[in-house]
Amino acid sequence: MSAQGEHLSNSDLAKIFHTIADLLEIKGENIYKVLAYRRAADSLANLGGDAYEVWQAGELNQIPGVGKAIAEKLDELFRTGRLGFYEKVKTEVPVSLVDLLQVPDVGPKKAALFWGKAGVTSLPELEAAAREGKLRGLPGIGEKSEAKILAGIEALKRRSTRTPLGVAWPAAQELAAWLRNLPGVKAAEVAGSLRRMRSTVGDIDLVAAAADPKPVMEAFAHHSKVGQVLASGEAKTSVELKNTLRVQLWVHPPEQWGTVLQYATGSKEHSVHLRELAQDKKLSLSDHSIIQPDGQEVFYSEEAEVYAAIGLPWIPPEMREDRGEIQAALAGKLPRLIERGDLIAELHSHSTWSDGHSSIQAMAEAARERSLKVIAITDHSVSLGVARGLKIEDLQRQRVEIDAVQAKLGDSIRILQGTESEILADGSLDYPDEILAKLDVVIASLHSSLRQPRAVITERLLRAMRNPHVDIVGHPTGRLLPDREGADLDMDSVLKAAAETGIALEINAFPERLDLDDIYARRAAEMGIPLSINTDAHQPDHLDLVQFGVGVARRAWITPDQVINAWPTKRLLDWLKHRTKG
DNA sequence: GCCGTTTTCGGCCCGACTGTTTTCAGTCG
Repeated sequence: MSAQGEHLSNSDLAKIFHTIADLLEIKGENIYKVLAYRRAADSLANLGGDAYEVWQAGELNQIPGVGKAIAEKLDELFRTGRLGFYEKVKTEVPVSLVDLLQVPDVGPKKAALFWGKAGVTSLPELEAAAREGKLRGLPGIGEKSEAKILAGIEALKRRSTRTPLGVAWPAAQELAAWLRNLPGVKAAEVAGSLRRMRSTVGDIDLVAAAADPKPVMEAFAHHSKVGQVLASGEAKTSVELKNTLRVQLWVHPPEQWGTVLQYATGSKEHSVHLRELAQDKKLSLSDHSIIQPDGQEVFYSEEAEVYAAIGLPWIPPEMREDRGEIQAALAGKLPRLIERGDLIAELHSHSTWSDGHSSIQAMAEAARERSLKVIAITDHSVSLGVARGLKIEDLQRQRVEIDAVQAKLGDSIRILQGTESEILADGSLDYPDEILAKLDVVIASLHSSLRQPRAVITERLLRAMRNPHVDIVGHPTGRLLPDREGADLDMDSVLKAAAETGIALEINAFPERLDLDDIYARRAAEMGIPLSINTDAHQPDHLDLVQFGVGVARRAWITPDQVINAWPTKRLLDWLKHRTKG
């Protein structure tokens, strides 16, 4: 495949089918038809390979949730770039109505109501109608609903995007720790998409176990960080923090811990699938129990017991996306996912030689404290002026310092000299080959001109990958969460090149990056491409960010053998040496 | 619209919470 293909991407297609689903739902179409479009959209978004190639191979019906009708629509999209059905639906329901669904407590029924009875076709029109008091009086809408909608629109404006994992994680852990200290609380955990380690989250989900839930939820509602309480019932409290993050807390008695933790962890798709399986066994699974065929209600204090009751082994949270994990569990083929403790090396770190904040010795000691056996200092190369990239003579002086620190620290940790070399505009690297050959680790990264056209930037990266001295491609797409998309790379070509050259692709653990993402990482691993989980640390405590990279890898079903930093030291060093020689 | 070691037609998860209601619809996860 060439890099020129300007065809529709998986995410373009997913957006189209998601919009179709929303429009049909507002229109009042059969809910299962709506769900079918939504399932197909999710399936396309989660596809590791390019749907375009699946189409070319005539295998669209292999994609889960794609049957005859949706396959025909994909065919039309790929052939003509348009979809008649989509255009027809848009003439029936204004596409701007879809924005209304983002407002909390506004779903398809209310969107249809506001459209039909108040002439609202967009979010600004909804806001105007609410301000003018035109919504109250509509069937089922009173003053409270109207005020809630206005507040919801305001909240949307304040919070334009999803919250990055790196922001939500510490906030959630702090709240969980606070809950654990409340009287009567036996356990408290972070659940939801955070526990599944999604790279961005919409809200924070917390679960607590207490014999008497009420005082726990009372206390939580009055936590100093809570801005307003959105809902509070017997089992669940939902709040918005002063910083606009939304938090939901479930509190159940300890004997129900297993079911509630499972339920609150999701994903919704995973839970739906699980309940279908339960139903096959005439079991009814809810957030607090399983009702047996004879009507008896059984509680489960451990998550593993819930899965066992449905005939499954416990499934790691990061896998719970209904991407085949339930089938794998049924077949007894769940992978042994990588864990932080498997990693023996950090292969991407910076020191004060470029834009890091700590000395080489401090970084090496920090790595040693975290039980690592190897750390590579990979400071920036000369062209990245803003990061004080190293000139060739700097590299030679840096080698002297590394040797000195190595002598001081002895065998306790191995310090490698590397570089994070710029990939220049023409795809060449920043140092001549004879210099690269002397370095222990060469990471090639894109930092500049990320907005080049697809064909140009893809070829630029491919050229760098063909340099035999390159060991690892750093943060391959260059995305920055939550808002800056990565380069418009033809990832199929990139993955194929990696498979051919044997180069490793990085899973950059820095929370703003998490790049490769879980979808591409899984695809890469399936293609036999070696992966490398690195923190890109600029100071010692950044080494702990590795947990987020491990989270991505676990979401990608990755095992220790597929990650070069989890290999035994000798195997890793041999691999690096072999690559350097080309 | 999709899907099938009980099915190619008839299913397709379940309960909490809110606001508007006098028994329920809509939304959410």
